[in-house]
Amino acid sequence: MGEVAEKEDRRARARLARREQLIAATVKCIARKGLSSMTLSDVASQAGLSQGIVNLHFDSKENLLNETLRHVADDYRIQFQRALSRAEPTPAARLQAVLELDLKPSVCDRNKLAVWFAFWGESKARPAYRKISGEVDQDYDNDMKRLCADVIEEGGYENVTAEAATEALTSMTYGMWLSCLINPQSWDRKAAKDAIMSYLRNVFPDHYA
Amino acid sequence: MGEVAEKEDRRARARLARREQLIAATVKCIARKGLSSMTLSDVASQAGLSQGIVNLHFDSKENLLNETLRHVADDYRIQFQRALSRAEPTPAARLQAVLELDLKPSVCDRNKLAVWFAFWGESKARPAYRKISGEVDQDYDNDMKRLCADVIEEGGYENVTAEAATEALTSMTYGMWLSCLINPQSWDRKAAKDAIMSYLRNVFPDHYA
DNA sequence: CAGAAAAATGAATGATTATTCATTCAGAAT
DNA sequence: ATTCTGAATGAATAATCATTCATTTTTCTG
Repeated sequence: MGEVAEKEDRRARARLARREQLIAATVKCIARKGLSSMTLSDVASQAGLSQGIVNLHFDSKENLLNETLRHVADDYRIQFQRALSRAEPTPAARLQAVLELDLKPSVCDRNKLAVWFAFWGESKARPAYRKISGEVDQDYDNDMKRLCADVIEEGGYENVTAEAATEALTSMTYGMWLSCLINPQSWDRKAAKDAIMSYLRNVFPDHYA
Repeated sequence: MGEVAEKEDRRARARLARREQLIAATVKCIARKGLSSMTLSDVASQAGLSQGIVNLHFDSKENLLNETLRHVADDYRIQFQRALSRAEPTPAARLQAVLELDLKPSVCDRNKLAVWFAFWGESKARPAYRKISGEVDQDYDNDMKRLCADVIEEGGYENVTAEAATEALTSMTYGMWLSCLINPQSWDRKAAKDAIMSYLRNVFPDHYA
């Protein structure tokens, strides 16, 4: 690699780092003030930088928000894939791994959840948001459906369909995220996990007894 | 009742009607544009009235939003009580009635859901919102817990605690609302109901077989 | 019907805030 | 050391929007 290329690399890396810094500041601001009262000044000062900085790096507020949502979505996708690949390679273990991930502090974190819900709350109004979060939702749903179908086939369960189990589990997860976001003091990670495990034990007794 | 009082009544009723008209317009605007880009002009023209009308009736935008959330919350509370009182007076039937209500079009309606999620998305930032929606959430949770506990006691179930069942069912409901809001085309009311009923059959087999 | 009171209007105001841009700064190239 | 380049600043600008208020319209009263 030539020196010129290396310099350009360094520039590019610094640029990227600044963008991520601004996105992190945006996440904090959305959590603190909500989408509707968050201003670009808030973001700049949260990042310890000056007024014009966001437009310099992101051109517009709209674009900053899109990139922020994309960043949070990618972050989740990566954790999801990692959880899947680290789990024992049985459908039951993989299913459990995904459900546990969704309650881990690295996912079930009030700042990140605030971002998800802020955008979900506006998704009807903004196709761009719907597109970004829709991709993650879609993949998540497909993977869950396959895992549930595999568990059901393996156990020969006739008490539930893959669709019903998927619907129940994904809905529960979303609902728990909401509780975590809006009732932080009373919400209890362990109780949430118990509820999920109780479901699994009742519906797939041979796998989670 | 004297004529004066009657007249004042008429005035008061007209005033109330206009306020409700404006709240209805606000709900539509929140659903269409999201909390963050909804303006008072939008609300006024959605209602077919003029610029200054909102401040005339609600003093401020902030107040309009609070009243709107309160209205949606009261609407839910009323439907909830009605569903409870109409159901057969057994815990199992009452529990099912509540869960079915939550999927009925009169509750699971994209406009109303958009309002709930818009405010939930901002609740961390705005204590006023948290207070209003918190009351409903709290009551809901308490009622569900009692119903689950009664069903469990009646059936002598030992496979699940009232807490876990409540957590599972309320979370599922919230999650289904979210799906209904953000995936309107693929979301399916009947599949959601199936998932809930499947849960009930598996966990409380003697009651929902 | 006249006049008073209330409701509604919509143009004007003021505050907020996204965006622009002339200027400064830091560091790389020559 | 000097010049050049891209990054960053922050004051100025422009747009948006909540709010106000003088005026008009509607409704009620005697």
